[in-house]
Amino acid sequence: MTSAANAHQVSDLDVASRLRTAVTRLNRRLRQQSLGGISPAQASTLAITARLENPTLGELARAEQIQPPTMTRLIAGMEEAGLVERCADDRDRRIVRVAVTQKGRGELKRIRTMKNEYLMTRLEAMDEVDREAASRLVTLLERLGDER
Amino acid sequence: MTSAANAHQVSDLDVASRLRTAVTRLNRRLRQQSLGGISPAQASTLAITARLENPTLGELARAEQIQPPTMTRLIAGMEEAGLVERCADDRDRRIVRVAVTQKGRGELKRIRTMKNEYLMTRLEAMDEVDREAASRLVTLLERLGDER
DNA sequence: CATATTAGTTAGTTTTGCTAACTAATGATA
DNA sequence: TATCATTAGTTAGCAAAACTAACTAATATG
Repeated sequence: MTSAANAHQVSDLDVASRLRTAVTRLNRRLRQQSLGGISPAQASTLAITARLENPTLGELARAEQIQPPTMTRLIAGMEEAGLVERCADDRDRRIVRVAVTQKGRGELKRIRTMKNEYLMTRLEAMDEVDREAASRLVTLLERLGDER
Repeated sequence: MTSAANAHQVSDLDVASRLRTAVTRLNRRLRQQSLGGISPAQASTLAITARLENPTLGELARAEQIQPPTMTRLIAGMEEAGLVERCADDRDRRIVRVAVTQKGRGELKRIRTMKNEYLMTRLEAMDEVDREAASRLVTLLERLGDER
């Protein structure tokens, strides 16, 4: 391999490694954002619950990529906090459906800005080119994380 | 506010929101990768310790963006596992320097592939995304997490 | 009808983060 | 130089968020 080719070559391992590190650190940052009584996992689950409209517990677990027991406990805490309600399914009595309460909807609205504050600030500070790139970055990350 | 400026703000919020969600999920995915006895935080700390060469505990905490007490405990566990050693600093006796042991170096080599397997596979499958473009996007992600 | 599968829960553990409060060492200054 | 402030790291205690293993209850299948 010529040195020119070598210099230009970006190895997958290299990109993967940096990507992993960057995701880990940014995730730490984002989790530190205080949401006034609502934990990061709760906030995330609340949002996906609202978007899916009466999802089952299993659907929520799959969507959030966590195991069912973890979702059970998460929902238990959220129900206790009055953010969501468990409802029985008519057809299949094994199934637990989750609905966002009025209070949950209010909280959802309240925290939306807070959750995204850190990233918003940084995006706003960027020029047009970087924002464009950020949009492509999101698409890439979504594909990498959502696949199977 | 002009409608153009308004459109921008909406778009930033949208990108921010999707980015946050994508990072959270991808992070969960990456943490699930089994590393045979070494936890994700340990793996990450081991790598940065090797790269910085005899960093102080505080330097490690800053690099990993966690608080000093968390790093103290992490290093304690890693020392117990024989991956690193604490050494005193000659000049300043408050300072604890951390060195990777022979075993730590071996483990580092062993897990490098495993850590990045998930992302590697997916990046390789995306042949329409060229490596340099991906690399630039990762740089942007690094900026989003490391700034300030 | 018996058995297998599926949905969710319970229980217990681990990892990883935090803050508050502490010790020990160093630096600055009156 | 004695005192006070700052810095580095630790200890203790807490909480969130994830896991697996083992369970119950309901449904589907052969």
